[in-house]
Amino acid sequence: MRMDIADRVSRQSKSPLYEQLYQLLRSRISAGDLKPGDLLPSETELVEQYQVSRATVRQAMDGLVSDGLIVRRQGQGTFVSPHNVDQGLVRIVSFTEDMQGRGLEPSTKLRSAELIPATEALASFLEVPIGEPLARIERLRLADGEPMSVEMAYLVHRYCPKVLEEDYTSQSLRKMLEEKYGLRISSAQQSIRAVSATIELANALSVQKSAALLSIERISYTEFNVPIEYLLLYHRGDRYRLSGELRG
Amino acid sequence: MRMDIADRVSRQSKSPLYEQLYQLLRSRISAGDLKPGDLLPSETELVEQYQVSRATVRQAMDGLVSDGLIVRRQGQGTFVSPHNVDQGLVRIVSFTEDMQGRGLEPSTKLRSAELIPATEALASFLEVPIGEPLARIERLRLADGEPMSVEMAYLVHRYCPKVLEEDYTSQSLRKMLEEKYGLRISSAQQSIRAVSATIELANALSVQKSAALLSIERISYTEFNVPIEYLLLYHRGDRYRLSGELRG
DNA sequence: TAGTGGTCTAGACCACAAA
DNA sequence: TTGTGGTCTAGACCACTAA
Repeated sequence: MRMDIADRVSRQSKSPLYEQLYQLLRSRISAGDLKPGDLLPSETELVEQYQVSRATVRQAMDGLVSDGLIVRRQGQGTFVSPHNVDQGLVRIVSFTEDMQGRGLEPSTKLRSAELIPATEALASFLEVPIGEPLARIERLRLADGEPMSVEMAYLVHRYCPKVLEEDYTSQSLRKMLEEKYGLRISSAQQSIRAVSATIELANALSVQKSAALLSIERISYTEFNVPIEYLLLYHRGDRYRLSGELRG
Repeated sequence: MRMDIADRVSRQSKSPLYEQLYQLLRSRISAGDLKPGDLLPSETELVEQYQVSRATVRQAMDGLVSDGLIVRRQGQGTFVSPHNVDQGLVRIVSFTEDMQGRGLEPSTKLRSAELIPATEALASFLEVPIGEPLARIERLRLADGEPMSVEMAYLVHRYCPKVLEEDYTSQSLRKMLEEKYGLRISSAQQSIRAVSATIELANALSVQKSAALLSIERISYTEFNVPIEYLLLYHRGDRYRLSGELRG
């Protein structure tokens, strides 16, 4: 599982030291090198190991704490969070990842993929002129063979000109954007609400008309805060739930 | 609106300087002294004004940033967020705070307050024996006079024996638990889904039967990880949305 | 160019938990 | 008592924005 993660930080890199250290520790946790409940090296040890100041170590760990991945205990040390933190409310999680975390087998059916001109609303979300060509990809997501969600993605076509020729059913859209076009999604703004299923959505999801759906609207941004995707998700209310931990 | 908020920090206080400064700035924002879009004093100015180091100022502001209350812009300054950014997905936010953040006027109607024995499910959530007496408080929450949410709180009665004699319409339940019983909620586990309104909920919320509602189930814990409250929230799908930022 | 936030350092002392 | 994280300081230099 461990990839080519160098176990050091570089002062020549364009990304800050604390960010490098954050990513490094994050990798060690997600790779299983550090397991839930494990004690992390102490701050002093990390200072020595990576040759950075304690403030930098703490800044890196702050990120992991706010991700819920680690907890600090004064006098004891810093530990990998004991429970598998459900991160759907804090991190961008792929459908595949999400379903696997729930112990379900994900699959995908393509419903449509086409080029459309940006409406006023879409243009405003994606910060492009009205009429700008957008790739619209609509997919049905299934879990254990049963419909779970309908997903509509709107991408700025100019940034990923051959996106409509790709295969969306077997590979992650996000991974494809990163590998083929160098578009890395680094943050997103989302809004969650409950809506009643339209007839079309009800049919697609195999539920009754007006069944309650959990609707998520999401705008994803690159590291330079350029919006590249507008996503509309409709999850079956009877099957899907979002969980997370709150701070006091 | 400004209460007795001293505009200074004290080194004698038991709470840390950054926490005092955080609360102080938070109050100035929620009191409307600092309005959405306003420029905050620069970090250097705050250093001079409160006689603390820049790191302490930044630590205080870090909290406000992660609350979504302020945004930093390099080269420009730090601004109060354009009030859109609710952060109900990461922090426990009171209904009052929540509505005020949306520019709505909150009010509350008590629907019932009674003592009931814990069912099996409730006992498991609250980690008490089946049959343990629980205080059940059901309230209707309104925004600008219009129904917004129905809230059912189940409290372990043993921890707060006179809770049913209190006034829940004008004061915060959380604040009351803290002040009268020393019960401070420090974390919570919540789960969000979409449901159809039952006839009773539809009547209470002035919506049609089967209207989509955003349902939140939440177990709140003290700093010692003792569950003290099980909360069931039903928000009107047409009026309520949860927003937040995700990391990539 | 002046002022802002972004990053980083090398200390210091404290509170807390475990041995 | 030792080692942990929690708080705080007084600097430094950089990157960015606007005038």
